[in-house]
Amino acid sequence: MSNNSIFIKKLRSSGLRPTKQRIKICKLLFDRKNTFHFTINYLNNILKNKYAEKISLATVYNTVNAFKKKGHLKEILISSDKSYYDTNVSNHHHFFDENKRELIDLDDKDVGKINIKKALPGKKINSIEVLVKIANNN
Amino acid sequence: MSNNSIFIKKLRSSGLRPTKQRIKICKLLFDRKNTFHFTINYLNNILKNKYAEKISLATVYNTVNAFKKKGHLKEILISSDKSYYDTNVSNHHHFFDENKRELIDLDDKDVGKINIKKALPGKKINSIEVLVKIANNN
DNA sequence: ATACAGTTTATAATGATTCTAAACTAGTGT
DNA sequence: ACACTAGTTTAGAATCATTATAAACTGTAT
Ligand SMILES: [Mn+2]
Ligand SMILES: [Mn+2]
Ligand SMILES: [Zn+2]
Ligand SMILES: [Zn+2]
Repeated sequence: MSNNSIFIKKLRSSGLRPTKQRIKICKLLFDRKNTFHFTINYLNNILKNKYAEKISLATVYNTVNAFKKKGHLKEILISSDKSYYDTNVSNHHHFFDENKRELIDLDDKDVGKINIKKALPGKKINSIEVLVKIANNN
Repeated sequence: MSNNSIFIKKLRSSGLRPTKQRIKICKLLFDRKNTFHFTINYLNNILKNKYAEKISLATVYNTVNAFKKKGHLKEILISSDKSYYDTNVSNHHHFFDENKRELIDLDDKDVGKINIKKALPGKKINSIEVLVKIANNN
């Protein structure tokens, strides 16, 4: 595919060699219009179904951790027993649907400006994230 | 101690037998003015230092899980590798100090009103929580 | 006191994640 | 083209927070 070159550039500019495993994972994660939220296990299953040549689970972990470190993925904390990752690395907020157990992005405009009125001496704010838990009406 | 009777009532009214292990843990967790944020390991260490008779680690886990289920403790999702618990079970917000790796409560007044402008059909909002990550200046 | 469900405990099992170390590969230079 | 090296992949082992097991113990009702 011609669009591989985009991912090769992305990898190179992050100081990561464009291996065939990483390019496949890039296509799966980043070749889409909307935010993708996933767990390692979910990603690994998609890779297994999509490609004949298997990618080692260790490589999936290595790659996700490398992408996180390079700022291409973000870890989202919603469950204590499994890590969730997000292809949207911007500062943004989430709905968490407690019935479907799935994340939905919220724009800054969906939440409005958040004004933290308390400050601690010698400390600066690194990020502000809102988690809105939703569930079925009935 | 005379104030044990408060915790015995608290336990009984939750359908939990007031064992000596649970009463000790109650005193440690709930006999204080301010919110207490902790991990299992931290709680376990305090118990070890405070009391001669040891409480099994399994009992610490069992008790914290029981208190969480009964609504006396709340789990706070901060880190994917360890669970944090909070004696403040109300809907409230947090600073997370990334240097000290410690939680600090934020009042509603410290954060201001949060107005979620997006709604999903058939879904209601259960909770809104803000996590503000802070770190040392410079 | 007896009985029984609930609880504690030491220990084993689980499972997500990380580590290890050997085989493999991309990039560089010759 | 060939060789060299640092980076990468891989299967499997190790780690570690947490949960399960099952036997001993305890709170409480009768
Ligand atoms: Mn991680
Ligand atoms: Mn838990
Ligand atoms: Zn997102
Ligand atoms: Zn709190």
